[in-house]
Amino acid sequence: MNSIKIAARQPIDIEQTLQSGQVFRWNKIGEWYYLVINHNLVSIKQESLEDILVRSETLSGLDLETAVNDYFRLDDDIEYIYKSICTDKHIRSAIQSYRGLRIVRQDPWECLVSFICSANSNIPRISSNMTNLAAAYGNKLHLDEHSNYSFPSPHQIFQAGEQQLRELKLGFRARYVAAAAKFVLYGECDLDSLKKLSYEESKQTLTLISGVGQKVADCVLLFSLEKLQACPVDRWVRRAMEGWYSIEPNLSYEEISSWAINRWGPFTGYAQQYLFQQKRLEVSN
DNA sequence: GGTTGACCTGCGGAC
DNA sequence: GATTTCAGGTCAACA
Repeated sequence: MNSIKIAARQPIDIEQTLQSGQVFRWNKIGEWYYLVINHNLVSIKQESLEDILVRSETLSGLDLETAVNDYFRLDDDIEYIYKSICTDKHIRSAIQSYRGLRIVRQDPWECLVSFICSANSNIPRISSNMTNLAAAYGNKLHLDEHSNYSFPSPHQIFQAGEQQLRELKLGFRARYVAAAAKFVLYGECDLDSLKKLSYEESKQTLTLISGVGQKVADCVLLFSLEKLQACPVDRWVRRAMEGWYSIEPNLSYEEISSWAINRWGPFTGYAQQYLFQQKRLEVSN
C-alpha cells in the first residue's frame, strides 16, 4: 500500500467535485473516496480544503501524485479562475458555497460513454449503467479489501455489441454506445488527439458520432479534452440562465452557450459548473 | 431551418 | 397502493 499526502496550495473539495455530475463511477467508504484513475484504483481522503491523502497499490510516489494532480486539474490556478469568472453576485455566491469544486480531467472514452448514457436519464441511473458496463467487461482492480473495475476499452464494448448493452439496461442508448465504440475503433479518430484541435473542430468531430449532440459533446470537451471554454447547457444551466440572467426561455442551445462564452471567456466551463451546482442543489434543499 | 414525438427504465411525487 | 411523470438529450420526420 502506497500512501502520500498532496498539498494543493489552493482549494480542492473532493466531495463537491465528485458530486457535481462530472464523474459517475466512484464510491465513498467511511472518509475515503474510491475511484479509478488510469486503470488504477485509488482512494482519497480530504484532510483540509487544500490537502488530501491518497492511497494506491499500483501507483506510488511521483506517479501517484501526478495521476491525482492531473485528474483533479490541480495545475489550474483556481484563484485566478475565480477572479476571472466572478462577474456578478450569482457566480460570487456559487463560488462561496462550493469553493474547491474542480473541473476534472478524466479519460475521454469513459467520459464519452457516460454522457451518451446521460440522455433522458438521471445521475443514479447513469452511475448504475457505468458500473454495470465496468463490471461486465472491465478488469478487476483491488485496493485493500475493496475492489472496482477498469472501464472497458472501445474494443471490449464493440465486441459486446448492442444487444448485450441493452441487457445492461442502457435502453435506446445501447445503439449509440455501440456506434461510439465503432467510431473510435475504426474511425481513425484517437480521442486524445482532439485535445490538439480547436474547440470548434473537436466539437464538430465528436458530433459525427451517432448519439452525440451539442450537449454531450460539450461535456466530453470540458471534462476530458481540455476545452475549459465549453459550456454544456442542460436543464439546470438553462434554468440558472433564465432565472439569474434573464435569458429568454426560447433561446436555442447555441445561443445560450455562445452568450455564456462571450460573457465568461476561456473559463466559461468553470462558471457553468458552479452555476449548475448552485441551481441543482438550491432546488433539492 | 425550427418543431415534435419516440426512445428504455426506474423512482420520487401526485392522485 | 397503482398510475403517471420526469429525468443533466438526440435523432428522424415533418411542416
